[in-house]
Amino acid sequence: MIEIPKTYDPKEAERDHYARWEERGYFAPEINQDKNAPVFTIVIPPPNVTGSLHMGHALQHTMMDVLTRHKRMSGFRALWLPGMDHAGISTQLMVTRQLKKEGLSRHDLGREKFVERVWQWKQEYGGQILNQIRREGASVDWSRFAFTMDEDLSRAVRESFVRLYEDGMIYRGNRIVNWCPNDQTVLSDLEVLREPQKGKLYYICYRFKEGDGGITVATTRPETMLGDTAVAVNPNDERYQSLVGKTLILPIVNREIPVVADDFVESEFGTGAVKVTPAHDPNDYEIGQRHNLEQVQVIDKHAKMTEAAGADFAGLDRYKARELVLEKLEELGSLEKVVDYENAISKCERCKTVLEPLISTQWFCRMDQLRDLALAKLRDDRKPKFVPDVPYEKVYADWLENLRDWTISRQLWWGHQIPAWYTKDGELIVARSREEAEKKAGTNELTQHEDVLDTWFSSALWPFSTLGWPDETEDLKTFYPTSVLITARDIIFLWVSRMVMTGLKFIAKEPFADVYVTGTVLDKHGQRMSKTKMNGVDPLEVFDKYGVDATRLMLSSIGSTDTRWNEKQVESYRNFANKIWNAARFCLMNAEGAESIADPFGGDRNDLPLHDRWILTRLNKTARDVNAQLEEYDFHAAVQTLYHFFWDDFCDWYIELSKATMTAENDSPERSTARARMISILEQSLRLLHPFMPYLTEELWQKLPVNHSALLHQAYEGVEPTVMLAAFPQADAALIDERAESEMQAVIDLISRVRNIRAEMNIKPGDRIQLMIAARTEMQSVFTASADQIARLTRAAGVSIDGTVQMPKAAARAVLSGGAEVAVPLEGLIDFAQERGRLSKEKEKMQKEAEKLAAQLGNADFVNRAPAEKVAELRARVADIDQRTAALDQMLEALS
RNA sequence: GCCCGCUUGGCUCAGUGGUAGAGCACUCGCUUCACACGCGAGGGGUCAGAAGUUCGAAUCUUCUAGCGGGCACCA
Repeated sequence: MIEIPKTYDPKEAERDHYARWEERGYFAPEINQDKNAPVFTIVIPPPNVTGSLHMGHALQHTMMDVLTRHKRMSGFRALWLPGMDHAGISTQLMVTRQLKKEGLSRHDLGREKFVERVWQWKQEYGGQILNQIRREGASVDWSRFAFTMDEDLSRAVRESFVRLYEDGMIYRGNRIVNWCPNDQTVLSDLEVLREPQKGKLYYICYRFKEGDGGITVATTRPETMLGDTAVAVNPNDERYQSLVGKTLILPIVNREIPVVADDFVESEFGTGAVKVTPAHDPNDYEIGQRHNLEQVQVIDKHAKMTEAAGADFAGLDRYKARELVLEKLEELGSLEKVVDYENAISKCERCKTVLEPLISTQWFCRMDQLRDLALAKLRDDRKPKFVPDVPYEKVYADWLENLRDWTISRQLWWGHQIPAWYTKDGELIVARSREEAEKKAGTNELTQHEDVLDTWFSSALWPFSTLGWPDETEDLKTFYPTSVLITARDIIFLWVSRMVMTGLKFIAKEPFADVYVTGTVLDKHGQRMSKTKMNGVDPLEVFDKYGVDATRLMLSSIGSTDTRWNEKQVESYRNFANKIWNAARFCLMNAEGAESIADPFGGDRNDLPLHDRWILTRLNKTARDVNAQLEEYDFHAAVQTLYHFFWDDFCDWYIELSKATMTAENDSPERSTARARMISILEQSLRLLHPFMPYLTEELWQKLPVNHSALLHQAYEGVEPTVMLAAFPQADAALIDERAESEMQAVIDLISRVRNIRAEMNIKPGDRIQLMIAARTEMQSVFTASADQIARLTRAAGVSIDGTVQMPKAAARAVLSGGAEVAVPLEGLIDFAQERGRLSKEKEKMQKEAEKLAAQLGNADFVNRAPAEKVAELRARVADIDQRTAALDQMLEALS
């Protein structure tokens, strides 16, 4: 007898399996020996080299792993490709901070040394998340691990840059961009965080150069007035029409600025007149372009005032300058009023610094043609297919429609340096390498452009750069396009859409067939988890407390809807894990003799006892459903199906029904067979559960006394056995027996009704009862065959079954569906009034139901228009209820 | 401002044009030889509100309210 601990200890199971799986190469698609096997590919959304595991990762990784393990067990050549991105800004920030502690700036080191230092940092501190991914049980192929700064992927970046440049889709331009004064780099529109902020709206009067009066403008940023070069009004605004073309004197600065008319201005807002600062506001920049206005830069890259702002202001921080401007305006009597005002300000997504719009020269990627490729793919092939399609397909399409050019350069040192070189004469040469540039330029006196590319530029190539592109590798041919991308919704624009565009551009095939968008794990108040709010739940702590498998089940059940974090739910899955453990424990304690049975369910299936035919039916329906549910990414349903099958069908009923035979004291062929059957069902259940609960299932599967090798999927023949390469159960239609299911249901109902009587009549658990069952002929044989099991599960000393038995008066009785009746004689124990009450209550329920049905069937419209089979179904129900009511009436009469 | 999603028992969530489901919580009874992270038996919801389509609506349509999210150039 094999004895295992009473309680499942996840830590024990999580200790060794992963390392063994990894060492033996189980995660690599090469383990599959079937050359014709279908292929399944997922690339991981590369986590950030500076990051550590959060709940969103755990959620996505769980789903990716479930799909990958399911496909792998189903014989697919399955590849889940891991990796990491270099996170230009965040990483540079980390290392800069580290240097600061040493009293150094990156400029002290110089670019080369600084980049070396970053690699060193990465070596030491980067990629913590990789071990956390191992902890999750993620079956990623580490041999294909990719990092965006690796030479292969860097080459892909250069290649794509050059091709886009040569196709005229990358250009340099001087325009107003989002500048982060803290990170000292430009950002793309998508990296800008818009946050509402309580501020003030300042009303400032600009006086006319000639004559009295002036125009009052309203602004939230008075310090920018130092760079004003016009005041704009709406051309249709009657209040100002006559003033267009007049000249104003800018207070403090005393610059002469014109009044211009521009459609952008909303007459209703503020005073209907807008101060125009072309160098420090995107809208004003546009107005400036239209009216040919001067651009006066009064704020620099460090968000400090420039010389152009005037001697009093030069060098001041922008907020200090604001105070001083207001002070001076007050003195001049130009500040008319100040009102509280809430507006949205732009912040840096990474460091939360308020951005400064600045005019600068940057590299841009034109999006029109790329966008059209993606839109055409969506329109013609409906690719990628979003799951759920509502609302993501629309959001994706809308965004593409309104796409603006992408700022791809960054003023950083950590990242892919733009493959562009300047000659001494200032000529710009774009090439794949310095050598190629030198050849093109005819000189080796070249200086490489300083900027690097946006990290997302390399991420956009991820599904194919990781497979070897631009080379036509075997991997690329085999695994591209990938099968599905699993991601959170907040990077659909930033990442998903860009991968689609580059995939279509460079390979002419969409990078993934489907995009599954996960829900978001919220905190218990329904708020997004975030570092700043400190409301995040650490998945590693949850793993420690409840086990990885339980956490994975909980996360799987979230699916694609947002869900509040609910620790109780993880606890219930922890309990489920323990239930599985104990079912196995019971099997192992009663395993002796089982190994002698080669084919536990062999022979004519019709000869099997009812409960065996029933569990085979349930098992095969479960396999059928789970396969279908995973096929359509319905993780929640799959978890529910498995939970219900294992706990309710297998544990609560099958094991209990088999117990008598299985735990018989003496060895016998029957006992061995019953044991082997139970073990077989358990074994198949473990395979079904494995994608969700890799550790527990492996731990138990290895312990079962079965022929492990024979259970492997044929694609993995000869491999050291592991449940992760065992065949995922497929439904066998021949084993689905609807009749067995309904007959078993009748037995279950009978047992439940008797237990209900026991509870309601307060019969002590130890007291034995007698059962008298009356049923029509077909059911008599079913109950007779199950009589021992019925007796055991109702704690009955004896069961008698007949057509119409003479029921004793002193008995608690119940009517079953199908017209069967059961009586529990309770001589001397029964309270007739109580029993009458119980039966009356039952009858009332029946009557309510009968009335509802009668009303429906009495409706001619229903009978004529509803499908005939629906009408028949209702009539059958009425017949059943009538029969049961009549029986209840008889019982009540007998009691009176 | 525009667009989208959500609103189902105390809590967290499934669900579907045709008898309202689960887990947790709750009540009662159980140290029944796998499991008290358990076993058995229960109670509890007019499916946010209103109108419409339909023989029939929690499910489809429209409107309203509350909550959440995305997008947008309002100084």
